Amino acid sequence: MTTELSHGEMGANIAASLRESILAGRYKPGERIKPAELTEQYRASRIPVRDALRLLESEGLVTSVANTGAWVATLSVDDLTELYLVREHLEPLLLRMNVPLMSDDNIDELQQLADAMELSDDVERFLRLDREFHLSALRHAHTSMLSNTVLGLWNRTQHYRREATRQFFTGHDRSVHHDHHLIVNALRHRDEEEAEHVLRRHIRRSRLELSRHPEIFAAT
Amino acid sequence: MTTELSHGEMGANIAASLRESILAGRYKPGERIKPAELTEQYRASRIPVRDALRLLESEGLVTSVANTGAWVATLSVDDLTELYLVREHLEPLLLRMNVPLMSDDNIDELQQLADAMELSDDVERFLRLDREFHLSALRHAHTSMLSNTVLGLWNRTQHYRREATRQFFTGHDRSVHHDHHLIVNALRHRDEEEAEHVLRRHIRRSRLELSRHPEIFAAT
DNA sequence: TTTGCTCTGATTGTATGTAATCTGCCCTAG
DNA sequence: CTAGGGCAGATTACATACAATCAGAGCAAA
Repeated sequence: MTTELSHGEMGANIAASLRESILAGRYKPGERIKPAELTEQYRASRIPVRDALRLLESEGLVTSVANTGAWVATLSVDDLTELYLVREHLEPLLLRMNVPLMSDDNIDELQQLADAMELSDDVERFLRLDREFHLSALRHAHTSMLSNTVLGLWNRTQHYRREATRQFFTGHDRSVHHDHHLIVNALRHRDEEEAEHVLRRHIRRSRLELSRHPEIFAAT
Repeated sequence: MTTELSHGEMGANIAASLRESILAGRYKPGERIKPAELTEQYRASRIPVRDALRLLESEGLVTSVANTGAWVATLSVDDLTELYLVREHLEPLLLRMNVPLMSDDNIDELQQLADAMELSDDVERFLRLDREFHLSALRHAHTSMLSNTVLGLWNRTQHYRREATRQFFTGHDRSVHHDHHLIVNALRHRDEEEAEHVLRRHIRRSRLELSRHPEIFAAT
């Protein structure tokens, strides 16, 4: 569905579309992005496409080299664990700030997401629910910069989370779901301390798990 | 001094120069940036200038509105305290990662910076030394993302740190220097825990101080 | 006097053309 | 057969031209 666009947001729209494609996995890390394809796909000139690529580059989703080209960004093991380390220190803080701002209905929705996740046996569905669970618990505080930073961390690590989920989905690790329910319970009791703590350990566990499994990067 | 530039870094160079001007205070928050001036100043066309502005926008130093113009970014009290809150959680972590990588010479240099800062009675000199002290304690770990994030936090808050220093420089608050020496001592003993903790409290005190003095924003 | 509209000048977004740079292949020398 | 240099093709950075949008001045009506 193409909506009417006003002058000046064509670059942003191309970026949004490309971002969505990258996050959905239709573009994979290391894959080359050809501006020519985008210009004809969006019926735009090279300049909005260029703007879009530079925007995504600033978000860390694209890497470009002068006079050479642009690729979907790749992460090394060290990069990935570094991003998780930052997440581990920022996201629990943001969650804490959200606790007093969430309604009971918001918490009910989180509960439903956690339940649905537990029953899900499809990787993509699990990923979507997991992302929705975490991000919707963070969007109530109007902290533009902290929120954007955390969102960026999620986006940059999205592909590797997908890969890890694919490889370990069969392993019946219940701790993830356990954490989610612990978080929901903490939210119900408005226990900021507990929510922050559980989320920090939750992310920390993911980080250690990832650093223990470098084979996730084999697909590169 | 103009060095020979290769094709493809003109935008980055304009951005670097503009960034330096903003950090030095030659551009003030809210001040309009006129692309026409930059094009003739750098003998470049509008496109590299545009690239530079978009790059600085992604760093949070510039705010631009479509079809309207670009200004040096301004921060509200809430924005500023939010940035300090993030700094408070990331910078001590980064410092900790640096501790085992610093040489005795590095620590000596920090000691000299702390001493010089204590004797300095000029605002600009103090600012330069303070920035140098903190950033040079962080540049040993090759953590591209975390380092860049922290550097960005310093840059975005630079002007308000200058303003706060101007207004409170006479107040003989020794705690800042005390913290710096505590940090140097912790580094000498390779006490990561202590270094991290002192820096966290150091930033936290600055944050609370700023939130208590909204008059810093009067000059806007 | 104040409020609202219109129009104009200025400024930016977009399109196209030109020049510089890089990658990969091919050829040659060892 | 291998390694190094150079050439060609492709791709991007930069310059210029044009179209769309916005802000403010000026005027008219209440």
